[in-house]
Amino acid sequence: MRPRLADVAARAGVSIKTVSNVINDFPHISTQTREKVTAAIEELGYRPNLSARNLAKGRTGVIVLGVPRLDMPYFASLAMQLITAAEAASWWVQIRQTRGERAAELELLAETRQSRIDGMVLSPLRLRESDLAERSGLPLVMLGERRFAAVDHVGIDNAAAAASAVQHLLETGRRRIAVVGGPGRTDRRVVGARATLRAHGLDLPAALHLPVRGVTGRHGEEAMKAFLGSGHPMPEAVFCVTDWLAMGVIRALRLHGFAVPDDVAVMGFDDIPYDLAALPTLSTIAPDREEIARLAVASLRRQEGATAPEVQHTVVGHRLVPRESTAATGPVPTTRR
Amino acid sequence: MRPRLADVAARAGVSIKTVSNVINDFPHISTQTREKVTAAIEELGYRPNLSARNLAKGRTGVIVLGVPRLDMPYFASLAMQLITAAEAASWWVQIRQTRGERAAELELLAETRQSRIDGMVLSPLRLRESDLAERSGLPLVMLGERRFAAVDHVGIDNAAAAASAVQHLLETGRRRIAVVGGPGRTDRRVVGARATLRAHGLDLPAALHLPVRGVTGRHGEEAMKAFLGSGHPMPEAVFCVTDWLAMGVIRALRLHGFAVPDDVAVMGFDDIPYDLAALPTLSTIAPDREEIARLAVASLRRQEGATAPEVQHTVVGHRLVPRESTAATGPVPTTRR
DNA sequence: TTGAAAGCGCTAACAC
DNA sequence: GTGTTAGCGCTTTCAA
Repeated sequence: MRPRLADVAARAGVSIKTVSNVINDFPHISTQTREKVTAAIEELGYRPNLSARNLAKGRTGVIVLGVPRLDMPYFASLAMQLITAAEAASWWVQIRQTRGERAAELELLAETRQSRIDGMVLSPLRLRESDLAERSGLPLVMLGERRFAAVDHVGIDNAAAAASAVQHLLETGRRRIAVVGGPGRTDRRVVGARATLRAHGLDLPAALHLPVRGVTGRHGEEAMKAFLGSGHPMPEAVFCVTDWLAMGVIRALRLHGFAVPDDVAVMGFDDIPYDLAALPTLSTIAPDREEIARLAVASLRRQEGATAPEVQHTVVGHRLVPRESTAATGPVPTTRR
Repeated sequence: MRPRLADVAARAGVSIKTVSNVINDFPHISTQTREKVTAAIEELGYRPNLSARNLAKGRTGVIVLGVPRLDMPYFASLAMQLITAAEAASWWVQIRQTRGERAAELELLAETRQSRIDGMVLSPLRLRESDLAERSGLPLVMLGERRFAAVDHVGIDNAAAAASAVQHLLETGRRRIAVVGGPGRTDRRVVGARATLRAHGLDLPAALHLPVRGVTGRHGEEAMKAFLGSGHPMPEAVFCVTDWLAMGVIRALRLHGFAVPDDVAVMGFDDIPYDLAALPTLSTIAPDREEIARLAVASLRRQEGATAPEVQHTVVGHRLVPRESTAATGPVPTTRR
């Protein structure tokens, strides 16, 4: 059978409590005892039983990660990073999908009350500040674009990231720039884009702001199709608030005979792996997901400890990744017909 | 505090054991008592404490799902389905990534010995039959293309699915068909494709079998590029053993001036959400992932109960999903230049 | 600084 | 059919 605390204690010639003290890094243990104990642990290959520990401590050992969809590679890789970060805190991660639906997000928030979990990391799309009344004292941290006054938050500076995306488009020679995104979780990105245009003496006319009701390829394609049918003069570049949107936008553009990036440059946001298999490969913004995951777990631990923890909003880094879709002169050939 | 078993028992006026019996669906309980108990459970909102239960039962309450990469939407949605299916058996799913590396897969197999988990669902790419010596008696079920004699397996009939894909290409008028995939996990798909060609009096000449060392867009693009540089006469269609490969193949084709599907039809395998944002949208094979997940969990439960469970290999269904990339006459326009 | 012992909430013999 | 009770392996007062 697996060795237990008692086995380690016997081997080290100390009491159970002493072993427990060593394992939990309690102060006031003589270096000598500590060494004896760690040696015994090593020799026996002892690993604590999490069920027993959690039972004794009154925690469940599980945190929930709520994301819109796991089959969006952005959230998938975020999930993996979170699983890794949570492991260090002896937490299993239960992944839940909200499909971006408000009802599902509220439901998760409500589950906060039944004490079946130790904490929650939530990436909401439709939650409002007032919904947080639903919340209990359970450790909670939000990801994503929206910040809530009363809840910890970890995320990139979306406005700044969008700004650098638009900046990149400007630097590659585009002036007339359309934005696909918002309203919704993508607001900050639209705001950042608009601000940058304005800072350069440009504008985001209503005709060039293409709102979407979702962030998938279909939504991007429909938005761009609607624009193309509107008869407005073409933009030289399109900034999309997600890569998936951008794929749909490119599809619509090409179906209407426009070359990307030669006729229209397209910029995405998220850095998903398929960007590299697309034609053209997609220029994008890459958030530092590992850091986001690390800090989210850190937030939960902090809240777990304190009774009335201070609310913290943390900003993590991002990177601009220029690829073919915004190249100054596109390598994309005509299709032979 | 959360109600405990004892609270329910008191409320129902019975003993703890009786409540436990009801909860665990033991036989021989009078309908009357059962009703009293369920009522009490309802009123108190009782939910069993999993840590306590697992501790008492000697299980950990956790199973591992090992997949190559979670940011491949195929595995992401499989993971979600598995999480749902596992929940019904009171299991948390710990997702682990192997990146398709043999070392990582062996490591997971080895973890089977430390009894930190109750079971494992593994989707291996590089494991060999002989590696299974590493395995302990822990419940284990394999997914994916490869079947192992001594281990439960759940999956679609890859050869048959590949056959129907090739059949579809033949029915849409293509005769000269290339196959991108193998060696490796994709072998069965190549086998199925080859068999179907042969059944139609056709052949898969060596020049038209493009092997790959991975299943990503990059691999597909490189394989197709190499072919295009070889000077061999062009195929009328390409069957790729994954959608991601297909995206890369399409990229290479178009970079060389070929139109899809008008010059060359392309067929994928997996049914990932990005297929719909691609241009052209990708025809593919959609495995029944929900069924795969359900049966994988069922297999673990079966093994958990029995001492020497019979090995079961189970086949689940798949669907052919024809889209633009194999349309008889493609709707893809030329790019305006 | 270390030890003894009482739970944490549930399951499973074993008796009734 | 139903009740009693001894653990499951760990944490944590409270003494020593």
